[in-house]
Formats: sequence, C-alpha cells, structure tokens
Amino acid sequence: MRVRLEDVARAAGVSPKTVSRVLNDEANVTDATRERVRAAMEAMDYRPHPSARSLAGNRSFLVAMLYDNNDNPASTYLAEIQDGVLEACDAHRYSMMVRPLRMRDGDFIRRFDALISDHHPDGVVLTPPITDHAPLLKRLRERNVPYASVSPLRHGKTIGVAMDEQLAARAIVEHLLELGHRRIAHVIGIADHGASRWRLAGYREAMAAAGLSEEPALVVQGAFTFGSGVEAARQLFSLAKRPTAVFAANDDMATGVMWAAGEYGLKVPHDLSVCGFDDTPLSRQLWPALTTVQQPSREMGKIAAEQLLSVLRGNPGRLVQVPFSLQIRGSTAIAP
Amino acid sequence: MRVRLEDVARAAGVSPKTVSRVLNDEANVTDATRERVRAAMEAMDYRPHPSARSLAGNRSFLVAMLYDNNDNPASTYLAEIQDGVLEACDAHRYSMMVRPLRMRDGDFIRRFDALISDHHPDGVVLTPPITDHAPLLKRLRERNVPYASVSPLRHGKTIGVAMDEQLAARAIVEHLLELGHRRIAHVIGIADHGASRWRLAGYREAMAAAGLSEEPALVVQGAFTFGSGVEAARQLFSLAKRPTAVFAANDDMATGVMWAAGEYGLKVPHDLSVCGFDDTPLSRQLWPALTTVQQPSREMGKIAAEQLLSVLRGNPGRLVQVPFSLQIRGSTAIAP
DNA sequence: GGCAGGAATGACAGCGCTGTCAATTTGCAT
DNA sequence: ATGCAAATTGACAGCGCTGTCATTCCTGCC
Repeated sequence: MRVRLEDVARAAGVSPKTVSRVLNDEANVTDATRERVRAAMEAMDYRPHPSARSLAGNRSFLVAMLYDNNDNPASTYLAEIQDGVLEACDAHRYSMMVRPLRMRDGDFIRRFDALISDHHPDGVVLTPPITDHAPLLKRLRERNVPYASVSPLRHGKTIGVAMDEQLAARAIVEHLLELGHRRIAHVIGIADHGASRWRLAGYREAMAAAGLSEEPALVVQGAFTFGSGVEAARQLFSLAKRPTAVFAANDDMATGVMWAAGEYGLKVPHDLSVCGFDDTPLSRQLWPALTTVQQPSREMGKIAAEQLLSVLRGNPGRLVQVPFSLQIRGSTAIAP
Repeated sequence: MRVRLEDVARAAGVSPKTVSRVLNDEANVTDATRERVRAAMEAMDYRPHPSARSLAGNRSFLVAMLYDNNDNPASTYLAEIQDGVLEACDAHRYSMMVRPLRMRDGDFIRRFDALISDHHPDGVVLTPPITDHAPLLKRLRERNVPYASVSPLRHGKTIGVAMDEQLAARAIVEHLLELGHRRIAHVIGIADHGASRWRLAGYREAMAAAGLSEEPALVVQGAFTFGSGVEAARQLFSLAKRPTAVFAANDDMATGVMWAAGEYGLKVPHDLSVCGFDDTPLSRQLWPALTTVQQPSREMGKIAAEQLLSVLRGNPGRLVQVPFSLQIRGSTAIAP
C-alpha cells in the first residue's frame, strides 16, 4: 500500500512528528536524525499526501495563476509564463492551478472570491492586464492572499517581476535612428495595457532625444494582433510621406506590418525597416527575421512564482528587474 | 470563521453524514431533507473543504491535463483545449492541473508516476501527441487511472473526443478540385502525429478519387510551424511545374506558404490557392483570409473532460465524434 | 393490527498529517 | 560532578470530511 509518514518514522526509529519536521525543513532536528529520516524517506520513496498536509497544516501548497482570457490575443506569451510558473512551483513541490477570469465581466470579483473559497490557494500569480485591476488588488489584501505580479503597471511595493520596457523600446528606436531613419512610425498596443504605454513612452523618448518632433500621423493605434498590424500599416502606407521604419509594440503586429508591406510592394528591409517586441518564436521564422526585443517570458513567470514562494516561506519578496536584449535581425537596415 | 459541514448539519437539523450525502448526490435521502439541506448550504454559503473531502473519501477531485511541450509549436491549440477542459472541470466542481511532459525524454514514465504519486489525480486528459504513447497508456491502465484523449490516433475503445480529420482533409482538397485545380500540393505536419497521417490520407483519397496519380514532388514534409511552411513552399515554388494550389496540414504552415508566395511574386489567390487546417484566429486575420477547416478545439477539450468525468462518476464514457466545418475564405479561388 | 423488508438517517472511527505542549536529552558553566 | 537553560524529541488531539455499519422509520401485505 501507500507509504505513510508513520511508516517512515518507524523505519527511521523516530516519532512521526520528527519526520514531519524533516519534511517541512523545520529547525530543532539534529543533523544525524535529519539524515537518517531523509534516508528512510528516500529508501521507501515516501510521498506526503497533499490533502492530509493541507488539512492538518492549514495551507494548500497551491498557487493559482490568474489570467484574462478576454483581452489576451497573445496566448503564446501566457503559455510561456505558465510554463515558468509551473517550473518554479514544481521545484518547490507546490502545485499550480490556472484560472481564466474575464476582467471585464461584472462578476469578476465574485469569481475570484469563489476561487479562494473553493481552492484555498496559498498565493496567486497575476499576469497582465490583471496585474493592475485595482478592485482585485484591494480584495487580495483584504483576504490576505499573498500575490506576485508579472509586469505590473505600477511598480511601487509590488512583488514580482518586471522588465524596463520603456528603456527597451527606446533602445530599439535608437537602433533605427542609428541606421539613419527619421520617419519612424509606431503601432501602439491595446490602450490600457501597461506594455502599450511604456513602449509608446520609450518611442517618444528616443525620438525626442534625437531632436525629432512627433508626427501624429506616424503613431497609430493597434490591438496586439496580426490583423491590427496589417490595418495600421495600411494606414501608414497610404500617407503622402510614408515612414521608412515602423516600430510595432509587439511581434504579431510587426508581422502584420511586414505582411502589409508586401501588399504595397515594399521590400523589407530595403524599402522599409520593421521591428517588434517580445521575440516570439514567429519572429525568428519570418523572412527576413524580425528585429525585436527579447522578453524572457518563461523566465519571468518563473521569477514571479519564486518571489511568491519566498513570501509564502515567510521571507521577503521583491520586484525583480529582468534585463532585456535587442535581437537585431534582418528586418531592419540602413534607411533608403 | 469557516462554515463546516457540521454547521450546515446543525442548521438543517440533520446529521453530518446526511449533509455529506446531499453534497455528493447520493441516494437514500428524501426530497424534503435534501431540499432542507440544500437551502441551509445555500444560506450559509457553504464550501466543502477539498482536502478534507479528498483525505476522507480517497479521491482528489482533480483532473490532470497532460501535454507535450517539446513537440507542440501550435500552442494556441493547446491553450484552447486547456480552456475547454477547465470549463468542464469547473462545471463539475473538479479542479484541474496542467502537466507538461516531454515525451522524448527518457524519464517520461517516471515523471508521470511522480505526478500520480504526488497529486493523485482522479483522472487524466491526454492531448496529442501524448494520446498515442503506448508505454504511457500501458502505465495508465496498470495504475488504474481513468483517462480521456483528445484526437487519439487509434480509436478502438478509447474514451475521449475525435474529429474525422481524414474526411475533413478530403473535403478541403475536393474544394480545390472543384475550383479546377489539378496540381495540388500538400505540406505534411510532424511525421508521427496522428493529425499528419490523417490529413495526408485525406489528401491522397481526394486526389485518387479525382483520378489524379500522386506526384511525389508535390508532397513535402513540414513540421507544423510557420517557418517549416515557408521552407516547404520555397521547395514547391522552385519546381519546374509549380502547383496551383497548396493544402498545408495546419494554418501556421499555410501562413508560411502565403508568405513564401509573396517572396516569389505569386498573388494569392489569383496565382495560387492556399488552404490550411485548424481555423486558428490567425487564419481570419490574414489577407486574404485563409480557407481552412474549423476544428472546435475548445469544445473538444470540454467534451474530453466531460467524458472523463462521466467515467469518474461510474457512468460509461465513449469516443465522441465532433463535426468539422469548411471555412471557405479568400485564399482559394478558381485555378489560373 | 402486526410484521417483514427496504428506505432513510445517524453514530463513530479514521483518512494522513501538523500544532501544541510536555518530556527528555544535551551542552555548558559552575 | 551538579544544575540549569536550551535544544531536541515525542504524545496526543484534531483538521473536515466520508466509509461502515447500526438504528430508526416507513411501506405494503397478510
């Protein structure tokens, strides 16, 4: 049958409570005892019963990852974060559950409450754009549920992980400037996502620093999707004075821009330089491959989860800044 | 504090065991009692403690969804299945966990064993290509873990959900034939995926039925990714006698084909008809929009989970066939 | 009206672990 | 050696439910 903690205790010649202490890395166990118990656990391939642990110890060893399945066209991004969160949870022997919550729905908070009451997660990982939903954050604090955020809009004392997206956006626009481009367009993402704001801010910063005043016609709204990139590009290519380069706020839109360039007979990068943001797998498969900013989504999910787990263990958590890296590839070249 | 089953029992004037019976939809409770208990539960907003239930009842109310994160570039597909599985689990008050397992790894089975020992899921949902991993299926039976499959290769007495992909592939190729195409190419998916085989078989069936003998040069290997579609298309477009239509085994590759067509100055659909398979969101955003086969992934995930849950409740489960539908859009037209 | 037999309900132990607190051992200064 | 505080270990109850089996309550039928 199943090996229980009691069996391990008998094998190691100690009380069940001592085995429990070893299992939970508690203090006040001599190294010798700890080692003996560890050996017994190993030998018997002991697996603690999560339900028993959770029932007796009043914690669930469960982390819930919340995401919005309404406003998230870039599902690759979420899948990667999910992978990272899962990796961290596994490493710490926590289990993870995913919860899609439609932020725009009226019963958003109610559904969140139900999640907590039904599953008792020890903590929660928030993904954009849920990271910035004020009523939810309030409720999390009220119910005293620890949480960590991936790319939260407001940094403050939030725990989690972030990248300096504004700096990254500025850097990629500077790359275009160095290539001699002056008429550089920007395709914005979904308006209220933090990512859209920062990337736009970075674009503006770089342009201003180069002494170029903003041309409103060169800044067009998109929605993070391939289709919205195509639309935005058509708008740009219909201008009397076309841009020579386009910085799209993510790779999907950049791909759309490249697509539309084909429609207009513009060769990339000869007639038009295009760059994106995210370094999705797609960006490397395109021809020419897309110049973009690498955002380590998987790593970011992992880090957010690790910060959360650190808090759950009673240690402090912090907002970790991850570095970005420019991926200069074939889609950008010297201005025509 | 927390409302317990005992509290509900007191409020309803019955024993805890009776409340438990109502909670679990067991027999031998009068309608009047059942109603009284239900009302009390409702009034007190009672939420059973999952760990207590699982510890005492020896079941976990947990379903694990297994997927391969090695060989699955089409993450949108998985994300949709995941959503569907989650929906079904929620409806039946089960929780769900996702488990990436690299099928090609040596310790695949060991990791699966660890999953079972650590989390005790009541059942498992298998997604392609894990559905056809013989050693895993064997182990599932040995350990007596019920499972349901999404699009399993071998139908037999498997429980789950499937679509007649071969028929769908045949139908879409017939659509091309009706448009007057004769030189129709096919881009195959990853070799050992069931999906690749069926779609190829459907292609062959349609061509043979039209009295066309297979031209080996027109059938090229891909890998379900955009990039592999581009590669395959370049191969096809370099032929002395180019195809006038390409049926790619999924939308990502079809998009790659359309991309490559641009490189070769071929206008879609005027010079070349292209069609895919899956009806990913991308297919609608392209210009021209992609003719494809709609595969209701989300629905399929939901159905697979429902069949599994049915088995867990002691009812029979079966392999549900879902209908496909052709999405005829702008990327296919009369042969040049 | 009395009784068998099944339906409805309840009493109670226990699932496998951890919290609390008591008992024991250890280390160290005297 | 001796005493004392701190470190280590253990005894025991109980987390919130469900399985088992005993008990009570109904039926229909002679």
